[in-house]
Amino acid sequence: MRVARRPLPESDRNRLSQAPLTVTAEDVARLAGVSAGTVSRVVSHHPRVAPETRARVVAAMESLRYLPNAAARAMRTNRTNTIGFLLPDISNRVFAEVAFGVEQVLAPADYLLMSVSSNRSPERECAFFDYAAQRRMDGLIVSLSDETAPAPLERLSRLDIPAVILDRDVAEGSDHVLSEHLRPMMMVVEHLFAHGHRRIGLISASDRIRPGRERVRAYREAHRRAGVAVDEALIRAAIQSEAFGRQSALDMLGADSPPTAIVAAGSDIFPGALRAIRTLGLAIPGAISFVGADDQKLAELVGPEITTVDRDMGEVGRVAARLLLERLRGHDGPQRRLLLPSTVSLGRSVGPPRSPFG
Amino acid sequence: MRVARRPLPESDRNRLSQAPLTVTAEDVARLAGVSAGTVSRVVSHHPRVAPETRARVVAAMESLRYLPNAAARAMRTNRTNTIGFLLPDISNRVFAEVAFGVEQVLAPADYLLMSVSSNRSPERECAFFDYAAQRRMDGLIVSLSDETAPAPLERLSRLDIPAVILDRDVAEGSDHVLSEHLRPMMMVVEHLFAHGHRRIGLISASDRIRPGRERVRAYREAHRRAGVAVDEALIRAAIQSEAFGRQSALDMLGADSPPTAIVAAGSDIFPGALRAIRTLGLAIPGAISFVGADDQKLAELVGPEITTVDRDMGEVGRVAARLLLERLRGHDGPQRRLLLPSTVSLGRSVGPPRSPFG
DNA sequence: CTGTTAGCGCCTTCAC
DNA sequence: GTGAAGGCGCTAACAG
Repeated sequence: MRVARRPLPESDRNRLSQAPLTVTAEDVARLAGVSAGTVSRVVSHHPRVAPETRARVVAAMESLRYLPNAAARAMRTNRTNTIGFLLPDISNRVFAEVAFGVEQVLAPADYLLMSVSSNRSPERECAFFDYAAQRRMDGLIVSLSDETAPAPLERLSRLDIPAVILDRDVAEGSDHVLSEHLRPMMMVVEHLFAHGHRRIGLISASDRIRPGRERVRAYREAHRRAGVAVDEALIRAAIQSEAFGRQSALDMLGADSPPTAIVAAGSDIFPGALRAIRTLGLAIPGAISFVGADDQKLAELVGPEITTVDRDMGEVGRVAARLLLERLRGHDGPQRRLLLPSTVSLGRSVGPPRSPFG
Repeated sequence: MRVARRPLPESDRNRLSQAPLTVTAEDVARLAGVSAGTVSRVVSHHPRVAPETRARVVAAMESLRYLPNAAARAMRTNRTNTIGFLLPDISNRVFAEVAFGVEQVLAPADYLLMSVSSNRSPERECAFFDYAAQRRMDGLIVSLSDETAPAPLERLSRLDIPAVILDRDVAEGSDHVLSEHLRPMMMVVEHLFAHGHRRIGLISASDRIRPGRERVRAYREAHRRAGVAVDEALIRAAIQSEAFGRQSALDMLGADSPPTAIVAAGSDIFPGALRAIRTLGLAIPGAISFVGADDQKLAELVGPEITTVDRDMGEVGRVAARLLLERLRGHDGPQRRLLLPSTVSLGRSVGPPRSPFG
């Protein structure tokens, strides 16, 4: 039945102009005088289509503004061209930069990135993994908020979707992208030692995530090597939030023997601690030496420029996206673990020690 | 055929344990001894299901870890429970906060938010609208990067998906959420006049988007009312980027008769201009008075605290999401335009005028 | 209250 | 190189 080389019968015309809200491959086929199967072949860039046919179909698609229905396609192919990115907090610049890097790699490969914020809730992480399964996402990039919460990991592991895990030490077969924390944090502590500091406050995430754990470890190791005893009151490792950073700094600086330097090791903790120092009216580095982390932009704008531990979060995203793309393209090797470097960038926020209230 | 009340035959058991990678409603139905239709009714919370049946189905779903296939569902219902959020730049905190507000409202209503960054490219905006159409997104929240680009608007208008447009003056039938710019900017300029400034530099977005246009308008109007002539060299309205903010500030401050105050009216322009001032080593407000915008957090951390025009971006997101939800629930009234207030929050960054290099 | 039926729009053999 | 047919998993309409 090839009626369509002739002009459309009146009835069809009307149907078309009444309800083209959803143009189907069938509609395109009719207009081009081919079958829906051929339209599908053109859309999917199937090689064995006559150039002349292809041209006619393309013209019909354009004149009808045909857009293939993603749901129908997903149902047939079990692929959605969608990658999910689970991140703890969408309003944190660090993750936004990762997302940006991921998109740089994924967009040209014609994948759409779907960023979802868990707000650091394991329940929401579980819900995200269920969504990913229901929606048949093709791949995932995952930043978990707590390595010790078993539920999200269990959900993820039975998901059968390739995933890349960011900066977490978890027993998961997925590929991993890790940031370096030990070396730069040791450098920072040694740098402070070199300036004569012996009472250094450390505020960081808890040991439930890799960055927190590694940073505390580096802090202790640097003390051990320097033969300086660790005062446990100077380590506050718990929540990655501005409020925690602020309160911890206030507590430390208000104690009987306050630190002469503070390391605020986290992108939220950094502004929190900085705010505390401002509140107390302490001059940096006159009254207190200060080192931040993970927000180079903030560090450069604040007066004086703050010494920080920094990493290229865009690169983290790009590397993660590349690993994922390889899997999607069929790479089937063993688990990979990539370690990306961090840098210490010197500002003017470290000076000789002096008791904040001396 | 109700074979399933009996234990599954060996062959079925094997099939189940071999390939339950994708459990279907049929599998659940078999285990629960009902039909797939009933499973569907349970999943969709259809009221007329016997409690006892429902319980059996729920048990089967859980034991099989059944998750309905979103694509199949979307194909039947033409709904996806997905809302798209098009934003110019994902690594900009302002939009991240909007996204956060949107999610606060949408998540409880069981919609998933899909945030996609256009990187301020009209082409990518068009591509997003096509994606939205293909994926049958239920609703959109849209922040366009250029009101004068016709293509994205045209694509959007033929989309037949309810949308809420953020802070743009475009002839589109959609609902709008607008921020107040005129009044707060006039207040800022008058505030600077009151301190004795007569040469005030303004750096803002171009008149191709509402915030830029309104802010320039307010600047001129304030001058007119005060009877102060506008020096066109002191208005730089073009790109919403840190680089533009920085360069504009450097240019102005390096000119023969530099301004005595600068208003950096944009969340990217603000840090850019601030960086320029730091580079030149100018004291705020000693050598130059300074007013920022849209990034209260940065304003508070920088020393000294910066006076800013600010707005509650989370509220923008929440309001937009609520308008959209109402449409999704069938509200069919005329277009709505909501104007949300902005505030001027005083810092210590404005003082008496003094030539920067005097 | 529940089973049956008939597609949603597309892709993919299988013929021709 | 292209048409025809079947079915992906689900829901809605219709019987019963």
